[in-house]
Amino acid sequence: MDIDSAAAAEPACTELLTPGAARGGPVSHALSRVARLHRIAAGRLLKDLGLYPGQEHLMMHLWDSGAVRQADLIKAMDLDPSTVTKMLQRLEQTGYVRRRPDPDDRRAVLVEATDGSCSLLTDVRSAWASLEEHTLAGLDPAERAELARLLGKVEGNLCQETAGCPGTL
Amino acid sequence: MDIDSAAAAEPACTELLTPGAARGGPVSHALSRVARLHRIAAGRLLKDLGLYPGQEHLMMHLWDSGAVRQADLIKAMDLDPSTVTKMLQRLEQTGYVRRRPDPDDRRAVLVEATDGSCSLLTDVRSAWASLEEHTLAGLDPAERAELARLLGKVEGNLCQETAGCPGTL
DNA sequence: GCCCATTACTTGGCCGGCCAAGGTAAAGTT
DNA sequence: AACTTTACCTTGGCCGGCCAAGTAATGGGC
Repeated sequence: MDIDSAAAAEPACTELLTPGAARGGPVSHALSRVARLHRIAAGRLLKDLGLYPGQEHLMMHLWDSGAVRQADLIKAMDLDPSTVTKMLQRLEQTGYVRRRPDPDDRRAVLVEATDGSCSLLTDVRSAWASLEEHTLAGLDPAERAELARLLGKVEGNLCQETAGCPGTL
Repeated sequence: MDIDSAAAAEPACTELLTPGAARGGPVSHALSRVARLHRIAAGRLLKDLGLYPGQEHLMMHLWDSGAVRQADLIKAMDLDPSTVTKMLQRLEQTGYVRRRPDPDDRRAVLVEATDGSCSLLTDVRSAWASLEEHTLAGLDPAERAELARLLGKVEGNLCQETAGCPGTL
């Protein structure tokens, strides 16, 4: 076997491994995978609306709150300021969002959904409803509630020490 | 009130909203938030090791499997090929990964963890263990199992029609 | 042997997300 | 009033992730 010459290519730390065992916490793994799949699913539903996953969160918040100071938006969504800035720049360019300086505070910016964006509202809502249903298919109400409850607890855990959790509002 | 002149700045679609109601499925929302927090928590633990969140998945797989064809790696992780290419380029540059052409197939590339990366193994594993514990703090074993089970079901749901699920292997 | 479909990977572009650093304006101190 | 701190936002850089398009090699049909 001349492939034997490639013996130097062995895993190298196989000896250190109990077989098949770098894999860490099962829930963490599952969470990552599920989150990614969920995001992809959201993306598929959203792309027809001209939105990218993540933007719908922001829009929902704007539809709910009307004109808001950008700082409040950032706090409410608990995102990095720079992230929000860029998202808003793109959403503004596509015409779903309008920004104007806050007359009362020349540092601040007021953000609001444009009239044009309102046509999206229904679609986004139904997309999310469909996503929710797709996600939870085959789970009975009790299981759904339990999942929501457990996710809530986990969120609480991860929020602690991570600082700046929106729930702290 | 001169702010009245800004009346045109109203939410614009408030009328269309049952109050406070663009918000979609509660589980989907929770899932997004939890996933983000989880990723951030992972990032904090990983940055000390010189890894970015996501890379540890790849490394774990490599540690488990030894030298692998990149195509298999892609299939196993169920990621976009281009994503894996870039991650590998970065990991190669930081010295955690080695790539060489597959002698049996000149299109293919064999990937493996370097010896140097082996020192990470322990740390990554403990980081994930700690992450898992942090994530699940306050959940008793039954709840943990239930969460894992429910996430599994959800993953199954989201996999269907999304094609190319690793579980299908 | 030739041609075409398939497979394997790369490149470039874009988005969400983070951090770090910068600039401007408001608020607090002295 | 002048100075310092704090708040608000932007810019630039980087990473994971996706898609679309492109190159190169393999393999199947004829």
